[in-house]
Amino acid sequence: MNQKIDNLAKILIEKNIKPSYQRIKILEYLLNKKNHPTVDKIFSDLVKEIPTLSKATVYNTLDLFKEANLTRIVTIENNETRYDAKVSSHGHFKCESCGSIFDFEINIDSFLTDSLEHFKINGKNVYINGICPGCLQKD
Amino acid sequence: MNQKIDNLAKILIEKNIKPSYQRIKILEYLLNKKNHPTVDKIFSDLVKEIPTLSKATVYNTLDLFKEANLTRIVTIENNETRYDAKVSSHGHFKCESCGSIFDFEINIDSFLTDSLEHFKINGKNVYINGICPGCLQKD
DNA sequence: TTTTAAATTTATAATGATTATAAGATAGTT
DNA sequence: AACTATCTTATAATCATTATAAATTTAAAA
Ligand SMILES: [Mn+2]
Ligand SMILES: [Mn+2]
Ligand SMILES: [Zn+2]
Ligand SMILES: [Zn+2]
Repeated sequence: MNQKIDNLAKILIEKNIKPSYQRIKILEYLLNKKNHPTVDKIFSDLVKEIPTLSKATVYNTLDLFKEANLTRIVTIENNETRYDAKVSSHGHFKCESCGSIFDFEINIDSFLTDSLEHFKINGKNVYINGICPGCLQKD
Repeated sequence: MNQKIDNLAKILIEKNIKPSYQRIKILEYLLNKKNHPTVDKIFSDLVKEIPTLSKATVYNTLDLFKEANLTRIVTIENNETRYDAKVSSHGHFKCESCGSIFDFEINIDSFLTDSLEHFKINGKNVYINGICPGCLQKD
């Protein structure tokens, strides 16, 4: 398990981020739970383990991770910023009933039309809302 | 031009929304300017014409329009909520340099994979960021 | 090991967008 | 005109995020 922490530390060091205890814990959290947590969720979960944790540290750390491309922001609803340690290209589905967010694979280049041929594309976001299979059955 | 106002009023009446002066002006604004304005932009532009206008009215009206499917929210960055009177399915491109938002057409079903076959889909959002042709030339 | 400096974390205050609430204005009805 | 419901406005409350400065930790220097 120290091995695990060493691996997380390595990931940070490779990105020129000093592997502090808080940063390692936040990265571990994002990589383990693959929910797409808000800052509040991360904080309230981790503060149980790290009683001195400050919400500012969570904000600072996530910002650092974002700059290093270790995490990306999932733009779903424009009031709750969510974070995702899976930075490879994929889409998100949010269930309107239970609030869960699902990843789904997508050939993200296939839908690009000619209309964008003169644009330089840096990032792509696909977000779909609806009802998930579990909630559909409950009706 | 009273004809124009009558047309806007009709649109609202069809959706069971009473066509008040403020509502007509906000709808007119959204339909004419096809920018994807924030509440603040709508308010600061319209208050020149309607000095008594309140920002709360803009919020209330946009909420009403959204429920009636007259407008939709464009989720681009999760700090600025933008509104769009074009409710048909299309994607958005935001230029990181000049901030402009471009519409682009997209066959939004073409990229849906099997992984979502058991999900009920209610809405789709595609958002791309990068540099627009105009800003590319300035380099 | 002590001293020093830099980096990180924390607590707290400030900001800004959105929502909530209640009072005032408007339009339609008896 | 008086009444009623609806809409608009002004204002306060809330909540996420950002900013600031003090406290703590870490690493390097002496
Ligand atoms: Mn994801
Ligand atoms: Mn649009
Ligand atoms: Zn669900
Ligand atoms: Zn541009």
